Amino acid sequence: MLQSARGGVPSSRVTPGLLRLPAIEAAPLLLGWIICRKTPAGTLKLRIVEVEAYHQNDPASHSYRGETKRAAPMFKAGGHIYVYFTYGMHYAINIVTGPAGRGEAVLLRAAEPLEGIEIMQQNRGLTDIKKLAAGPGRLAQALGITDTSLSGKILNKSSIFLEPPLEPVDTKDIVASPRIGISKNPDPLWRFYIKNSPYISRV
DNA sequence: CAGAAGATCATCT
DNA sequence: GATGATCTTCTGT
Repeated sequence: MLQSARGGVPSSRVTPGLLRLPAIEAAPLLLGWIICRKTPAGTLKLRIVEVEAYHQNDPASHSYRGETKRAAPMFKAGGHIYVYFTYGMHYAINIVTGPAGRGEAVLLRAAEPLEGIEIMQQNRGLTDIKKLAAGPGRLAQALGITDTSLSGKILNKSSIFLEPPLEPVDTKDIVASPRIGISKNPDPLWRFYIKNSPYISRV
């Protein structure tokens, strides 16, 4: 692809190599990375503090039943975005990982607001910074996601993209916990979060 | 085409 | 801890 089609930004600069890994491996590595979005009102940035890895081998995953219309973006190559709408009112943002066809993605569950906080407060209708993005639906709302038009798009500096951690996350501060599901699933879904982060909902 | 469930959240007791 | 909100997506008939 021509660089001009990406605003002069090489693909390697907008799609981190870790997104070629399976979701279970990419998920904990995404902690500390910064999710960024450019909006007409300004640029929004948040540090990822909680994620969940989805793959084809658990019935709770949208990719479990194959490539449906909604979940099709999950089967694209790592670095694509998967946005879905649920409960009649909430959006959630995923980063697709792995090679095309795997059906894996990492759900962004919570993040620490860093930049564009006033805009996020307006998007959320509240001021408490700890609650701006403490949950998948809240994070999407803070970022101004009001539809699924980003679903299937690739990470891009002009819309939504990732930046590397400002400082590395200490491995000892990462907690992993399996998602409750069908018993004896040898390959469950895993949630990863930064221990003691105040930007994670305790519910 | 009907029915059910949903990768959630705000609010109330 | 319990409940209502609100509507898309998928499944089975």
